[in-house]
Amino acid sequence: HVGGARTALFNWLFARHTGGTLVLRIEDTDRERSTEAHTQVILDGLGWLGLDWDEGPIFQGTFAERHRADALRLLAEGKAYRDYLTPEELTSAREAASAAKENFRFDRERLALPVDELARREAARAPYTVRFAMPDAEIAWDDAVHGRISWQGRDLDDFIILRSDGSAIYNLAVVSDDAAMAITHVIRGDDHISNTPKQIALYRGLGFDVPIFAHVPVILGQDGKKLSKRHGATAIGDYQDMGILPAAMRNFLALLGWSPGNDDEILPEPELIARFALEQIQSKPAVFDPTKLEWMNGQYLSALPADELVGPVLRELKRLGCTVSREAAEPIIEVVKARARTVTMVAEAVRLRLPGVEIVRDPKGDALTAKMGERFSKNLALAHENLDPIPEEGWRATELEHDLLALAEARGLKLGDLMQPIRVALTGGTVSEPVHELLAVVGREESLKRIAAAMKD
RNA sequence: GGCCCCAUCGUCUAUCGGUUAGGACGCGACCCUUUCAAGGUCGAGAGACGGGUUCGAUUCCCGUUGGGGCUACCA
Repeated sequence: HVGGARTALFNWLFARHTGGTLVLRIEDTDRERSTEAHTQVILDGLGWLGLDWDEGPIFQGTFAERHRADALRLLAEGKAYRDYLTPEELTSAREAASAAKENFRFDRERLALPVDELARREAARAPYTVRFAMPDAEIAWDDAVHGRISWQGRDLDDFIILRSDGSAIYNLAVVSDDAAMAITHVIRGDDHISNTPKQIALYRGLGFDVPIFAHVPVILGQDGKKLSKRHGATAIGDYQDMGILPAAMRNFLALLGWSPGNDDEILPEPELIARFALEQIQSKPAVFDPTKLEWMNGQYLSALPADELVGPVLRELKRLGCTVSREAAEPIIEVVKARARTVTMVAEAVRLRLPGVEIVRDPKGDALTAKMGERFSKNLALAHENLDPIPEEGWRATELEHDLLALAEARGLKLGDLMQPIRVALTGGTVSEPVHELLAVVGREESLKRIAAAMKD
């Protein structure tokens, strides 16, 4: 989704800026929830965004043995202990605490089993989890985006590091892997801040170097709540489908929570890489604004040469069930792209300018015909009458413009009253490139046909 | 509830103690003697509140309020 994509982008920009090595690690320690389809979505999203990595994808599950060994070492060194409490006992302890309006926190003294009971369960080889013995000390770090963050060990649980089936929990797996992979910088979502002190305690307990952390704030929906499904398009594939260009998406996402430090907004990839810095990441959450994304996409669209746009547009056209040649599409794209905000809009505009397409009038087109009444078909007839004699060779934008201007002047017509009906006849709507260009792009025969058809309305 | 994070126009942001608080999206007006969702010009629009520190606070400190996150044998 969008938040994950931005986090990935920040990691990528940081790695490329510093010349570091970007590692893609799929954290799949929860075997029930992670599926191949899941990771494929992630890989597709990164690929579309144009983000690559230097190592991986590495699947965390591969290293289950090492995770376990690290946990066992903690156990052997007395920094962790076995907990024979059953899930049921734990839940009831939790419920009792909440009934008494107390804060529940796993307390190794209070929840300790009586010695004989402990001995009994040990002897019976009862299942147990392994808990990390959280030291009662301050745990602090200098976060690259938030500055110093500090926690008290006593506010933290003796959290589980090994499940009763012997598998490692996320927090341990991450620390074990970070050390094994010599990770220097961890750039991740804000929602991991509360995991960080636990992980730091683990790094220390295991004798590992603690990496530098940068916690980037979450992305919010328009209502100020964390961006989620109910906000509509949140998957990055959704934006691909909407006709957003990867470059525009990158640029937009980069600016969501990060700033180059001045007013620059259109920042192509090399610029993004050159200027990216963790220190410029905003510490407050940002609201995702789809309208601004579309604006930015429009900027990229207008700046992109038609021949580079033709590929994506043709793909979109194909999806609409419409096959066109590059040669036919390119000149249309050229004339239409400045006004569009998405590839989808460009494709639709191209389709509308192809021969034999049924023209359906949109609400604004309808409003115009209603407003003009009789004059609508009258002016169309006039246009047809004057356009019809123009030979194929003369059917070019500059000549057409000249002819139309002359016609309007000769008849004392306001330009809009002559042009706008033609535009509606040709596209069904009231928005397009200048009418003479539109006529040229649609072509003589098709244009005259559409005008004639609209005259009857 | 506890712990942690956060707070400049509606939104994204600039400002690293001294500015008429700047830009962008969106919005409004006007211009481009042809529409426009293109382009141009202009306009409305912000430092949550209360205390300090300081010659001077949007900026530093504390509190209040308001948001958000975490509080699992999830990641």
